[in-house]
Amino acid sequence: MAEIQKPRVTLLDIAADADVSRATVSLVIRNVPTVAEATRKRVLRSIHKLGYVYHRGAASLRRQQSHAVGLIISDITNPFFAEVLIAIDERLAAAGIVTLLGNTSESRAKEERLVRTMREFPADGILICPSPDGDTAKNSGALSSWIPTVTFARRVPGLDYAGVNNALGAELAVEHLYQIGHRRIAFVGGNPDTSSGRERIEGYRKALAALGLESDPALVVPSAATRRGGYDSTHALLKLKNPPTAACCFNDTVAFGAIEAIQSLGKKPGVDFGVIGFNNTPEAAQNVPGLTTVDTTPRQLGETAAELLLKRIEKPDAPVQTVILQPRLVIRESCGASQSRT
Amino acid sequence: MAEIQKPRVTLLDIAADADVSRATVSLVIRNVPTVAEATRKRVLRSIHKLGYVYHRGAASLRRQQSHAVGLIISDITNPFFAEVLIAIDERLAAAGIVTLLGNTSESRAKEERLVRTMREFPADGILICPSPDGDTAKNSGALSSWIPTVTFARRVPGLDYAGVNNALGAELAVEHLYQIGHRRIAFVGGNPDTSSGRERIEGYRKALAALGLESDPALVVPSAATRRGGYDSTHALLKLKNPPTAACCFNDTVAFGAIEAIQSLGKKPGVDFGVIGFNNTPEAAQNVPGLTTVDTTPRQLGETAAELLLKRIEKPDAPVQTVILQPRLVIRESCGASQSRT
DNA sequence: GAAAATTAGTAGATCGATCTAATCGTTCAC
DNA sequence: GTGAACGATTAGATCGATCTACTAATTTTC
Repeated sequence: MAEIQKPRVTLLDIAADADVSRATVSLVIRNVPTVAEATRKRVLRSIHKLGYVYHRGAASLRRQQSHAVGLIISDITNPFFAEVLIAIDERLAAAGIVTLLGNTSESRAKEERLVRTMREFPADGILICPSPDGDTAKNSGALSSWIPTVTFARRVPGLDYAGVNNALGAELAVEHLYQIGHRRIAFVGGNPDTSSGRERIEGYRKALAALGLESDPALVVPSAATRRGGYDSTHALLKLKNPPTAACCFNDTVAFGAIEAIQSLGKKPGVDFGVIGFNNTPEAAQNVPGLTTVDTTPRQLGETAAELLLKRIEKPDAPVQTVILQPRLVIRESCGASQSRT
Repeated sequence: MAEIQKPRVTLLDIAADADVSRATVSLVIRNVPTVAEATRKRVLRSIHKLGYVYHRGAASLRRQQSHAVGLIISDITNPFFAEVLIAIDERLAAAGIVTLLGNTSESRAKEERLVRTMREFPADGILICPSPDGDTAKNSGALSSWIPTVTFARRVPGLDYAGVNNALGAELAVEHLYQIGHRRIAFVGGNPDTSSGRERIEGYRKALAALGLESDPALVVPSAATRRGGYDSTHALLKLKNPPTAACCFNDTVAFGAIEAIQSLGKKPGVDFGVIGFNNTPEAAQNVPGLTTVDTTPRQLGETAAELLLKRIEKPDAPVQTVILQPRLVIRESCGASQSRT
């Protein structure tokens, strides 16, 4: 029984069955209106009868587009990116486009391999959250060999970009902590080799300056954007001679790590120490205590990125486009707003 | 800058530049060893010089395989599936295969659309975590129209399957709770319309029976596999006249919801109420208190599923294959093991 | 009623790589 | 010295859908 191959049903088979030409069948499939109603019905009947399955690959070769785009994400296990991914996928699917997924785990080598694979496919375009710059020249080099490309969440000069006003987000967080009484505020986590890390730290510093607070370098502790990273950094901060009373965290995951660190020392987050996260992932609302965080609207970000790419594919030579979404602060319990308002 | 379109560099261009035929260039690209060393070098030089990019689409059409497989997941934001996805992606990438990702959000309609899209692509095979059965006939119908298919995490009769011994996992959890003193044990969360939900509840019941405990239907509370679901169900359980003292949860996410519910009532998880999760996602170890959970080895599951698919693609007519991984219990603080050992 | 316009359908080339079968020099065996 | 064997290369068909240019039949126009 190991021999009954399924020979694919092609337009030719349909054509033979319906007694028309390949071309006519193709017209029917693409809903071109010049086909007579009777013919159309006959062809549709044959298609159904023979169990025909459209072959995108063949069609892609002939038209010069695949209706597939590559989506390259630096860390899918990060709930923020998971949200972005869903939004992108939905928006593209609505445009009849298939998503080729790739996960780099923050590895430049994997990123390069993925970009190559997707160009080979060939994808009509690429959506990418670039790995940390390190060597920026190399980075843009790998990306720019031309195929429509949109970056999101992290920026690479010269490419379309969908992002969030990170500096403003950090400012909002710092200002809020100031308002509820904090004067020594730390910044925990994040990678200064990514634009998002740089921009958030910059916003943090700017806000401190605007409020007339001293900017103590010891209070800025970058780390991996993980729970572990947030935990370790916060532990270190709390052991300083002159420890901070609150922290802005690079993202929610780091903030959860910070909260654990606080709890592990027998202190209460929001009471003994204020914590603010970044992104407003679903866990932020569900956690106990609820996490005060900067909402960076991941769904909107994904949708925006997808739309930028569709535009770029349509007009490859349009000038570089950038969309910056405005974040807003979502106040819950972890910052201590309720306590300090007395 | 708005210069003319980039006409793709093809084998023909390389052939002309290196003064050989298309066929020879193809041989060089595929590393076929019959090409003379001098010729190979000349061709490689031209390839590099003209910036040639391999066109998988064209190659896929000629050979009859695309080196792409579809991966259909029911909920990417679930960290368990995120882990599985990464493992699958890595294993397939190692085999030179690209992953087409699809997310169904548990919707049967989306699932059907995705399966169709991937068959059209055409993908060489499909990896799928099927949406809840509801109408099983329809389900297998949509999937079986032939293309190599492997299911994982949830089972559909007649298809290859990579899964975990869910019943055993639940038994381990119940037995452990029994050993540390619990006698009224609940089961929280999970969808009885999925094989994983059914099997876990079945294991739970079996363990109760084996231990001579009464099986109270009021203590089995299915719910969405979300934090919210776990939270609500646990709240309801704790308000019973004769409440349970511990709960097996469908997965870690549900367990976190349960823990919140306990805390929100001023009780301490692991002290006043025992909680055990399922899957051992990274958060389980990082949470405070640490979550006791049944480790279902998501990475191994993904790897296994990928391997089953590779085998199935190689031998489409082989008998249906099933791999069941063995789970093990990871004891942390949330079940109260440390307290009760006195 | 003849020319022009419209409608319905088709033949054949084409997208870019791969595969089959063949060609042409050389070298080897006897 | 002749035929077989071998190594390197290639022409041409092919995968399945689409596009261009064309035909044939019918309808409209003056």
